[in-house]
Amino acid sequence: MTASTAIDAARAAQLFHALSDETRLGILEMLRGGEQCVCDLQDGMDAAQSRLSFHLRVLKEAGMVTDRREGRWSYYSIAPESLAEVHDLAVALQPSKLRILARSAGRCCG
Amino acid sequence: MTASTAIDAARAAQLFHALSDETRLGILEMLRGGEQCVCDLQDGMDAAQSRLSFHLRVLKEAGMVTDRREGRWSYYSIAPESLAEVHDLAVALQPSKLRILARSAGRCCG
DNA sequence: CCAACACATCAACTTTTCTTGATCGAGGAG
DNA sequence: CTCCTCGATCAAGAAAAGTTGATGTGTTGG
Repeated sequence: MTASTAIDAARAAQLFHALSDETRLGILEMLRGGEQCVCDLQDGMDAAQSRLSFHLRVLKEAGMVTDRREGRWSYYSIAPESLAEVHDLAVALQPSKLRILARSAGRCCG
Repeated sequence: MTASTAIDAARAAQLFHALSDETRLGILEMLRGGEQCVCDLQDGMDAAQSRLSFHLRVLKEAGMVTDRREGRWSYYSIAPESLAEVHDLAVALQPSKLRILARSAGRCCG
């Protein structure tokens, strides 16, 4: 109960924390191009393997990415629901309820 | 340049970091009800004065709140542009590229 | 002027987060 | 089987973030 007015603060904090690091934002940026194996991420960002593994874990624990094993490679991809969650939180944070409707519900642009 | 594709990672990280703490989310939640002095916040959340001051500083440095001095009280309120920024970031993060253009370029509702 | 108040700031400490290098385990290639 | 690669995990340390109590600063009231 009370879940609709008061945001689930713990979950929100977890999601925002996952997004609060440049390396992780970079990973997500790369993953927007589609599924990637760790070695590609390692190459794309200039990051040591264990460092990448660490950040991938944070993202995974926040439910922002999923991984898939294939042979000796691990492929990571974005978990879109989590980004939808972030979007919902961003909308819920807006101060004036009027403006919330204005931008998120508006299909003024067709 | 390159500002539209690659998000400004440092700024994004700063904003998300400001949102990554339950105390700060609680403060923002309270401020959604309008301007509040520190003593009200202190009362509303169960937080020591210096703790609150610390978190207010983080929020202020991220540009998410503004303060106003009146007599011996400090009143804090939300800086709506920052929340719009967060919203834009949340939109920009969505995997589907079509949605990115939807808000940040559009002044359709103006 | 002096005391009380609202709040910022500081210093010391605890906790969490991040980084790095080493090790381990699972797969595939020879 | 043996060696090599991909990547997770661990241990140790560095750095950042958060907490607490004390002190400082401006304001108001007596």
